[in-house]
Amino acid sequence: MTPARPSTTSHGRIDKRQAILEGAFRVFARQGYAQACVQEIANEAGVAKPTVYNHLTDKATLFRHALEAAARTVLEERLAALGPLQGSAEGLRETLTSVAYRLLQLHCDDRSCALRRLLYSEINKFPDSLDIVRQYGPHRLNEALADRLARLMLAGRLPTGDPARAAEQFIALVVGPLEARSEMGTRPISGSELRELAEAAVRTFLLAFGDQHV
Amino acid sequence: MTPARPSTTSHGRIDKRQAILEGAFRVFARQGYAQACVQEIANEAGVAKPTVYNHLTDKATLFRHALEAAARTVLEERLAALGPLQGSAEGLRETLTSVAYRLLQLHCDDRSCALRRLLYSEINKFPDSLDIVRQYGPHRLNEALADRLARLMLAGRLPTGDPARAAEQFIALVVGPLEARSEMGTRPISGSELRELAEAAVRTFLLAFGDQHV
DNA sequence: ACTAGTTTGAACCAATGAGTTCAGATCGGT
DNA sequence: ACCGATCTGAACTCATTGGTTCAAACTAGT
Repeated sequence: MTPARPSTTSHGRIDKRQAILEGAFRVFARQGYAQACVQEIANEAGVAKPTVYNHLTDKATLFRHALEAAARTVLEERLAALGPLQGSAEGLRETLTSVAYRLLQLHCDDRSCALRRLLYSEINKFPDSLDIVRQYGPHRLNEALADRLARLMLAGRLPTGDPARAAEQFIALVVGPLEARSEMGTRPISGSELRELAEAAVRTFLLAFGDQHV
Repeated sequence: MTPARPSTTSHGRIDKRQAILEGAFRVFARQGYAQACVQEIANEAGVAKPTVYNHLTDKATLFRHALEAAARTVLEERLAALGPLQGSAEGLRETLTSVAYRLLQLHCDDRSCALRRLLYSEINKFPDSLDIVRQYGPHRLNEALADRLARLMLAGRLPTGDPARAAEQFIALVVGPLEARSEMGTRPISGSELRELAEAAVRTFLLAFGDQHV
């Protein structure tokens, strides 16, 4: 589980770089880019200020790398959430519902909310954050889900159709209502409410894309 | 069309206050709260710095008021977009599609994107922006649309069901896919792509909520 | 033309924070 | 125990910026 770019030399205690990136993300998440001061990031990471500048030259590059690391793990979690669609022996509705529920959980997660906020807010000041979005953004989740749906269609468990479109609308049905209800991610949503949202999303998805109508 | 709170006295050229709020919103939209400096806002509004402080005491209250004004007009536009659902004599599918298309257009609008970004980014630093979200947020659009759908159900043009849920999922189907495709509002979406998104959204909405299945 | 309120420009103050410097502490490997 | 590299803490520089002050200019109504 080595980090993408190891510490400048092979030794130097437990990799400070990782601690810095994580602390930076937490502080940026709380304060936003401009409001976050490097000293506070250093404190949060349990490190001195020059050490921060030693590992990451700029505040800007610090931001970029912290963002990228967070985006990667968030995407990985979301992709993992699609797992049950792999070898789904049980009922399709149940599998879809559990996947939807897991996606909703992840969408509510602090890390995920903070990342979304940061990307939204600083995308103007950091045009190259767009690369992060393109590499680890929702687009990737769409594709992965489309793959799964295509397999289901081929296996005859779902009527044939455009899997990309189905994936796109499935995700929209799942997270769209949450976005509106959670008031910018500030209102905590109970587990039972999430469950109910997931079931509702799967219900209309299957009404439109499933073969059990009539 | 008098502003919510008129200038401190009845005279004083054309209301500077309005110009300040609009300029402030433009600058905040470009730079974010912390990065925006009051001098630049003053320049953008064609006004001297002390005048800004004369009308709006703080940078913070300046921000709040600029945000609230923008949120109000954005919500009004969106509510107006539901107009065609009022006395829809023509085909339901066509009406829904045109409404969806209009909503997508508005969602792509610069003002709308900037407002979303600002709310997302500064909601932590300005907890009372939540009042703005609650008063002028997506929740209001949901309610208005639920009203229209309820009328359509009563008129027998749509099968009876939960209008709130239908409204929630309709909006999710419309704007959700856009959100993913537009890469945080940075990629411009062509009119034909919007049209196609609107038609797809209405198609699955009617498959799930309409009475023409079978 | 006079007056009262508003706007302007510019200078000013104080605070904040990015980024650097440096001498001394600390640690890993030998 | 020693060495070379890293980490630390504190102080420092310098630019930015929020907010204020003030005298001069302007504007409207009488």
